Amino acid sequence: MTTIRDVARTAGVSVATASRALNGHLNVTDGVRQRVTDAAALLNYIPHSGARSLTRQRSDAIGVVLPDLFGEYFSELVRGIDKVAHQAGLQLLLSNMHGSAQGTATAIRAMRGRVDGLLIMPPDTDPAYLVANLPPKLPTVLINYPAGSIGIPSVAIDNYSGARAMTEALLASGCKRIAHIAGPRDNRDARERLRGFVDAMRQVGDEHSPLILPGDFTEEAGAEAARLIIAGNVAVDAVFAANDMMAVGCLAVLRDAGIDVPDQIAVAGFDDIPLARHTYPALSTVEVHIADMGAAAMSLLLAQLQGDDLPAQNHLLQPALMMRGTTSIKQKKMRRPTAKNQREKRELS
Amino acid sequence: MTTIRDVARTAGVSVATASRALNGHLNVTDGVRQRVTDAAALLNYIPHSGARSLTRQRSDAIGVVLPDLFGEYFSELVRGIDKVAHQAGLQLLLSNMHGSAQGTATAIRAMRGRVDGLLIMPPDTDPAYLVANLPPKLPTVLINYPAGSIGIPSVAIDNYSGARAMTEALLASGCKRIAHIAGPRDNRDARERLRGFVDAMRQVGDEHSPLILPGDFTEEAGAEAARLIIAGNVAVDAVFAANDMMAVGCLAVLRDAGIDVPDQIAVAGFDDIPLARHTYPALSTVEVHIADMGAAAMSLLLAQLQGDDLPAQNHLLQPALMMRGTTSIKQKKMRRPTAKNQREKRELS
DNA sequence: ACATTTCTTGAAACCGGTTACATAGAAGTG
DNA sequence: CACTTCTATGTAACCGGTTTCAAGAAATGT
Repeated sequence: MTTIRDVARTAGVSVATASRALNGHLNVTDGVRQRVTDAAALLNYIPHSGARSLTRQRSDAIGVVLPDLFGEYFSELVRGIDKVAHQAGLQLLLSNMHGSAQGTATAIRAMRGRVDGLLIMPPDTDPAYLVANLPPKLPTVLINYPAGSIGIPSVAIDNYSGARAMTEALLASGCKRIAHIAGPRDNRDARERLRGFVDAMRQVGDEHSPLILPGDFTEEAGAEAARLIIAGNVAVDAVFAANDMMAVGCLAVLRDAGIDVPDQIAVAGFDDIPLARHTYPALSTVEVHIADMGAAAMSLLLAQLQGDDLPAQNHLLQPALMMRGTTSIKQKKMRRPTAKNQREKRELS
Repeated sequence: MTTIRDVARTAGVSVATASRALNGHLNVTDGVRQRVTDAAALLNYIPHSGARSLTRQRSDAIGVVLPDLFGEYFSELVRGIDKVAHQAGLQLLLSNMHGSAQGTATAIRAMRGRVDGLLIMPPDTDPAYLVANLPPKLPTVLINYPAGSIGIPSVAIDNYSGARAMTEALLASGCKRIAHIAGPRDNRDARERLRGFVDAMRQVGDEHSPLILPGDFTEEAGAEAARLIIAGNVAVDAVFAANDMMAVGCLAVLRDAGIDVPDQIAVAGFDDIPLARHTYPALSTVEVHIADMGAAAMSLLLAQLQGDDLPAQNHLLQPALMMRGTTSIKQKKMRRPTAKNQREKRELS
């Protein structure tokens, strides 16, 4: 592999001059610069980024640490991150922590010296452990973590508001007995969505305690919940699943059982996965802009890198309701462009 | 940021000893090792990977250069790559070339010194340009590129065989006039699929030239093709789309027009995206294991890294037919476990 | 007891770049 | 023409690790 010394020797100059010529410094004669660039091209010289990042105290790369690389959520998130990172000329270093807190620590350690900043979507564990393993001086933004407490800026979807808004929309469309298919108990998003649902139900002061069915975000869990409802002959006129996959599973079973959706039972999900538009009827859901969240996190990190010592804010992105065929049609498509939401969106662009 | 010299000083030893103690060399006293690890823990020492990769001539990371980061294809691919990479203790460095050949070059250059090997999914351009920009000594595997010619190992889906098999299955189920919705002309996969379709049609010696409709892999293109068929009143008893999204778009329009699928017109796609199981009727398609392809590519790269100087083979992964509701039910699910296919799969594990 | 081998440790070189400082020659000034 | 200022280039130090080599200490053999 050719080094800058090879280039310098071939061009008949010192390494210092070669370095300056290649990096476009002004204090180098045109003739010399030409010789150096020619030599570099001839030898197919590519600078060694590791060595480079050692002297300049930066690597022009940022690390992204995710709990998993599965499915569309991840894909969208990375897409949003990449869009902003690419504009800023930054490379992306991806790492999978494979769920465990232990994995998070090793993944983060592996980033030291490779990246200028960190984007972390931590698993649902002890914040103290996370902070302990964070490189002290490395700019960091947390994704989807309620981290106001631990003094690190973060970006998250407002799951609570989204779930609450959907529940209120179902109530407004005339539903009385709404069942919620919950997500995994150890999942932050799921807990927040549940909380939003419960609070909305409390609001209307239903004498019944809100009906909550267990789930784990899988299609099968949604199907199982639907079977429970049918078999138990539970009086329910709407099902609000904590994510779209469960809603899809639920919808299929209800339909197969001959239950009319939305007239007998309305169905709603959360996430607005691409599939949601293609079920029959099309699934009403809460639209979350994952890519926007990634972009927002990256923008926040960029600001930190540029030295803005911004406070450890927690940016909450507002989701929007997408009312489609599985809920009755009082309103076709209802958005909630609150002033705050609008401002948020503008900041991203 | 604390360095190994800080650790050495705190532990009262030289940097050499500190390095040895931390890297688990045997020739260091237990007492000294303890002092060093204690000091490292106390100072929250994390080694600088850049400096590390400079002396050891490796970085324990591999670069993945992709044409885009959009959607599920990418996500699945990275998942497969990560699975194998993680087992081997390797980091993943992702880069988006943003479609252009120019972008490919810069992305690849940025990898120099950061990675021990390269996984590239090149855009559909001149192979010579690609080779010219490849670091000479860096182990590389190409993904989805017919690169037997340019002396670099590669892994690809056998789009030709898959398309041919599906077309033959449609013919076998009694369809006579099959229309193909083609993908973008500048897309390799699309061209191969078209070729498979055409060859299969030639085989049966139809007097008509095979009916080919233009498309661009989008849902709307599929819908447009369906409208064309309906409006033109074309005598067609099957539509084979070059990917699932077009098949989905086509299916929706046909169904809305009151055409019975599969009895009047059968529909088939390619890819087996998750959505395919959820359309109504469920979409028959060609199942490609993207994740497996990523894993295979990574395995091939690992072999290269371990010094096996394997020949520049082109591994072809065989897809399988998934016959569902949108084709008539002569056979429910037909696999083609050829001897070659079986061997291929075993090699991956 | 002394010679020889083995083991632990430290000093210094090195990986491949960048940059502070020194220097020599060119250009500018009175 | 002698003096200063400026500019292009080279020398060497440095970034933060790893590793070779040498040396001293400890263990072993005779």
